[in-house]
Amino acid sequence: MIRARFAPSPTGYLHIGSARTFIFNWLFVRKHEGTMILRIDDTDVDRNTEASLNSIYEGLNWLDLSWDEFYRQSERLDLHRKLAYDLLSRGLAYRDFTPATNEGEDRPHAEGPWLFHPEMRAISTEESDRRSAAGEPFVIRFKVERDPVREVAFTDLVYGPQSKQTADVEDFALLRSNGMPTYHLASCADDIDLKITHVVRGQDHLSNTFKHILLFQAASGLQPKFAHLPLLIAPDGAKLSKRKHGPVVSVTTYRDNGFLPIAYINFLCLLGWSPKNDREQMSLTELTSLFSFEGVNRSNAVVNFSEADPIDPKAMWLNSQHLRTMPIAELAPIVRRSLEDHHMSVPGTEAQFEHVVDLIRARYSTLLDFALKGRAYFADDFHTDQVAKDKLDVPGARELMHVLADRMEANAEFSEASVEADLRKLAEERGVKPGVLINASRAALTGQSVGPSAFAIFPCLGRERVLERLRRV
RNA sequence: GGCGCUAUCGUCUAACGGUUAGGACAGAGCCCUCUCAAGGCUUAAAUAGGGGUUCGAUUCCCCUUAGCGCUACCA
Repeated sequence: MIRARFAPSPTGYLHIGSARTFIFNWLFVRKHEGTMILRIDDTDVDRNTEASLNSIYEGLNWLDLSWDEFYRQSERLDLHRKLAYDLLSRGLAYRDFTPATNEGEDRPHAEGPWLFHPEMRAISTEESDRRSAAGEPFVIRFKVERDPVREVAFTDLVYGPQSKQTADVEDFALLRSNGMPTYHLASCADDIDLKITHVVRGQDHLSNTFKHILLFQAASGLQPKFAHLPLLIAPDGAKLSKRKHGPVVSVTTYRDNGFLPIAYINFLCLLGWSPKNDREQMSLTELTSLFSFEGVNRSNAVVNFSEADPIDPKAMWLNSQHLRTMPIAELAPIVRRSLEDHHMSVPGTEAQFEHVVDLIRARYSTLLDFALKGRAYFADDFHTDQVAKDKLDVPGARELMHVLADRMEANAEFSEASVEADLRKLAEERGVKPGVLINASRAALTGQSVGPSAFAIFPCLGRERVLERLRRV
């Protein structure tokens, strides 16, 4: 039984890279009918914020992917501490009484890596206990095997065989002097306790994995499988940060720009993963069945945004693809909600609404377009743009609109075909090109010079609105 | 500095060691057409550099270069 977890730490908004990590975990778990666990890694009390936690929920809720179990590390501190002290008593860890360095900046790297404080590693158990009892602050470090050194190895599901000498691993901290576990300790202790079978996370943890394996081996002898994901980076090659790259790195930016969750998920999946059959647009079901770690790439992927356009063009394309192909019954409620967010109520029956959405969706690329570009289809107070005005300013056009209104009033069928027949007949009678009437009526009905087939707009809006709009020009 | 990872069109990517190096987005052009989209067609665009191994390297190995990650009592 597969058990995987997504373990964000609430120190910022939900990052686009974190979202992808969550999605890959989710796809893997759902494909194998395993258990998806959401675990909040909140052991860094100084940096955790409630706002950040809310932002994570906000993003995950929008994605609309479920999880089966939920934990917060801050509620499991005893478990973490127990492991640290267990290792201490077994001689696999030791107290380090070296005072914390202020900023951590000034460590000289020129002479090679820092591995441990030799004098601290050498302290006897008795002295260690005595100084601890005397109230001297300390950090508990893992005692990495040094004599002899050995090779730590594992096979990553994405990156393949990995190995490192213990001589290159520093004595990492387990428990801070304030009694809080470090990430490494809390993460491994919980992975063991929660019986995690697969750790799927960002590649920035690839080299940390050796430490974790050391911990797993010391603590339980059991260890999960690992799958590391390539990182998402900015066009300038730097890692995505809010400070440097702005709101594009936040999941909610896409939501607020009118993205469909499935389109965003689809886009993220294509960053660093490929089904290898040229498929691009996929439903959640397809993504789930197609997903595998073999398809995951090993190099970092660039999210292609610019200052002028914060949205990756591929994401935009995917969004418009999903918009125009997803079942209309599925899309309609989403559009309705979006319109309501813009304070527009939708009159008419559900069937009429779906009809309108279906007519215009093919030329829209985001949900926002329905409320903005599509306003005339849902409200009577719409703006008429200049090019549309020009179409109505064609000599005779306005008067023809009034005549057309009379014809429409008499058109019993009021279907796309009958409207077209009437309109072409009128054009012929008056000796004008049909285009004049077509363009003018689109302008009158929607305030825009561009849009769907003019004939289709008539039945879509309904006779009442059509007559009113034709007559008021 | 040490350790680790990575390197195909502008971007995302495909290619049992044998292909005219494929697809998609974005770009250019054409067709379709009542407009705008969509759709169809065409076009431009890549194997970081150098050595090996091999009859034959995008693919395997080494070096260089570049980028990224870790090197915190952050995660």
